[in-house]
Amino acid sequence: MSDSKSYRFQEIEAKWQKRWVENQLYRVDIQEDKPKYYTLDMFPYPSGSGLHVGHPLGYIASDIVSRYKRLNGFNVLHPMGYDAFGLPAEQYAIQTGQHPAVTTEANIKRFREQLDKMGFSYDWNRQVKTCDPNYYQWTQWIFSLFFTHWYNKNKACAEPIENLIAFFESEGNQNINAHSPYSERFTSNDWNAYGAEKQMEILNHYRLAFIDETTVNWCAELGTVLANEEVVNGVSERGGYPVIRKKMKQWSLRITAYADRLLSGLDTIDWSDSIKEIQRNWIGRSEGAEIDFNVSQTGHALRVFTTRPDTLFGATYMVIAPEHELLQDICSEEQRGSVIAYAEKAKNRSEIDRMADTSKTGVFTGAYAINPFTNLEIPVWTSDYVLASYGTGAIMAVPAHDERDFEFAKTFDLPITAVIKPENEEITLPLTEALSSKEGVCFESGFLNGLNVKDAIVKAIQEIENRGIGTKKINYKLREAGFGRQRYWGEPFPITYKNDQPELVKQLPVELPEVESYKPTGTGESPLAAVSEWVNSAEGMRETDTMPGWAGSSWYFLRYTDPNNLEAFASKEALSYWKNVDLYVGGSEHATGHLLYSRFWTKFLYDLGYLSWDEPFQKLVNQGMIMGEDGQKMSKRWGNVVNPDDVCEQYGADTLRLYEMFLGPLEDSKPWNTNGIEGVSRFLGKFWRLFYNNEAFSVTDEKATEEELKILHKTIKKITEDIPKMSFNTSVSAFMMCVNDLTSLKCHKREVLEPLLILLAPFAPHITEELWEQLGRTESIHTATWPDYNEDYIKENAFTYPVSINGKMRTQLTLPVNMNKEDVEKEVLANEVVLKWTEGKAPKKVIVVPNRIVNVVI
RNA sequence: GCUCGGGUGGCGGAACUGGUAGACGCGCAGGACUUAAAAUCCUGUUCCCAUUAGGGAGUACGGGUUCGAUUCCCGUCCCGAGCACCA
Repeated sequence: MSDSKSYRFQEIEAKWQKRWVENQLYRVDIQEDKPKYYTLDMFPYPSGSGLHVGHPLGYIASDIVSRYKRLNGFNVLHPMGYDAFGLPAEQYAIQTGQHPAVTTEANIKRFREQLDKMGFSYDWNRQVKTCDPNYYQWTQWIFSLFFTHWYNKNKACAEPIENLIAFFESEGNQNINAHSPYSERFTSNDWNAYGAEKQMEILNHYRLAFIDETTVNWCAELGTVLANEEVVNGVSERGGYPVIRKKMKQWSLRITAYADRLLSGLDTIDWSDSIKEIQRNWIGRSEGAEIDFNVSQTGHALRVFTTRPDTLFGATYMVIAPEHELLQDICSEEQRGSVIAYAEKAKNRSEIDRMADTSKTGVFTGAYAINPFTNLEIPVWTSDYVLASYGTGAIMAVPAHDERDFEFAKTFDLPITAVIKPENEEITLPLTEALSSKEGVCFESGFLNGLNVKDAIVKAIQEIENRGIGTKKINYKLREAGFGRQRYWGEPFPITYKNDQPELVKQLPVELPEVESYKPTGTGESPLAAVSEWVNSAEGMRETDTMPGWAGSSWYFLRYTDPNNLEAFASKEALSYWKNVDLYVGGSEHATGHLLYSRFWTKFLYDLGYLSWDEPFQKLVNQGMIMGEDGQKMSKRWGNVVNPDDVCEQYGADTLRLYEMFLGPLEDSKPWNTNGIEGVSRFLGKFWRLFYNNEAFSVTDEKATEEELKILHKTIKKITEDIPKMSFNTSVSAFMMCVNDLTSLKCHKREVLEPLLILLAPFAPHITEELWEQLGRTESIHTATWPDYNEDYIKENAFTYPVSINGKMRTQLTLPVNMNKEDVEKEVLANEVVLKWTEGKAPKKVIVVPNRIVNVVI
């Protein structure tokens, strides 16, 4: 807008966007003689509504870093693509009958047009689309690897299933330390005597991709199961539909094998504390013990998990989950009726209900177990406050030292025995609340008496192990990752079934067939099940589930290194040159989904020797949200969406880029303010006028003054320090100050302006390229060399001291920088303002911090 | 409830390792140029008192350490994010 006579941003931006494509300026290839840098944006899901100004925030930031790194001699990989499989396109297909591939392609086209207008330095030759068979055949291939590997805990590494089979043939499973829920023991003779079917069934419990009858989050409205992180507060993340728990045959990935490494790896990567914390909580590691309690007169033992074996003397009852497999076996005849009724009720209780209502319900099973430390009989109850899916599905209840147990004991009038008290303090009985603190000492606890909690835990576990009634145990909240969706628009599994046993399809890709209807069947089968000629293929009967949305995004960063490779997911050369992502920019909402799964897949591929690193994203930055002008989230619903196309049209891409960066720190959420953009727009106009006086190019070859060089070099220093910190808002102010100063000095000198152009080039690539050309440069500014700053130009020879009286600034005094403390003090005390305050009296104290401050205490 | 962030003018936000609080921009007020407008430029702008000079208060609130605290420590309140019967 500003000075449109001369700075015609629309012309300039279109001209350079076209020329950069023609010259393939952003194309990158392996250059062994140059250091690499890999900058990545979270690739978008191409939705029907296009981009709003919030989306490019992170893209602009990573583009600035990419350009900065290039100017500093790095070979920068900075790709973009599309996470193109997923529910919205399919929901749209159901409504309109249009093929998801068609609408997805149209959306991609629109996204691309929007992205192109903002002047990003993506190498579009490397674009990936997860719904492209050339891409998803490798997603299927990686799945095949999961299927054909197991996890060797001794080596903390995935290994081929053939190794495991060989082991079973020679030794059975007695000495194998695999990550597997399979608890039965067999010898080599047993194994060799098993039929092929039985063998396959056993192997299924060891494979890292396995099929199993599991409890899933079933969303009837969406007609599919959902992963744990796709369910929020008991309803589906997409659409907010109710989700119930249902048993279903289901593909899963054995992510729990990697729980420990996913946890410890967090210490080696540069991510925000909040994201690391979210992942730590999600993995949920807790140390404790598993202990067996014998159930009187049944011959059964109940195994519990506890983190507080030190409180075992206070375990006055037990609770097992309503879904616990021994429930029916241990319950007494008198209680059977009410136990079954309760279990049935609990089963049908929805997740929302369960979460909304935390009051305690339950039923006595009629069974008694023996507390192994007190040898007392304690009642066994069943209640839904004990989760079947965590630990062993059974607990020893210590009401005195656990809030939930306390509440339950109060509700059903069960005994409460305190065994831990705060050190050097007495407690009053009966307790009015649970003492759940991990501080304190044991009492009434036999051999544990007098020990503090920490030592008592160690000693209790020792005793438990000595008596052979349990072991030390580490438990995780992390569940296996459900990997099947009963939907159309996803990767088909490379799986067929023979006698109900899954087999791999060798010929990839297994392509998605055409279907009549995209509607979920509602029976729990995907729309693919209706395509009988596809299901009953020559290769066998196909799996009709498809993979979840996160399958393709779990490894896309690897494909960018070599996107068109037909022989491999990426070549060894490409992977060993580009390695992992140096800087990953994206939203924090993927903390427990994409970011965790990508780490998991990377570690797995590392185990198999395909990668030489085991963390995909070395540094992660989460950009904040840009809100609407009304402070609400930007969405169609509120009618507050600002479209980047419109901003580019009105102010230009360079202004948009600068303004988004100027808005505030990258990580913060902040509202869009249309007025604010004028300031940045004016700045670029002012910048332009350093080069142009109306239509006349007015740059001179005059020698720069000391003052001008000082301004320039201060700016070089500031920008060079800010970009690696990603402090772009302060960079933009530094540019503004620099341009204001140069304007006041009427400086139009090439010696100053040329380096300044390079500094601004990562932020505003078009205007700088245009002016660079006007300066007579024939090579692109984006291939120039970043300027160094010279301390000599920045050095001051005088410093203006703020002079404080009792810590409050009263006057200023300019003195030479090399003046010693004593002389500074003398000068200050002779100052008339200071004399006024001291009233002739000697000050109590004078603090002189050279070239900082003077404080006079009176 | 627990964990992690955060609270600075009318607004977005700056402030190195404890050293001039409010940079830069928006907005607002006044002015210059112009027949007029746009564009551009200049001046002022934390609040209160004062014509000025100047003074007082001030970084959510209350205390503390220090010559000096937005910054460090303790307590309280509020906002945001995450977790939420995980034994």
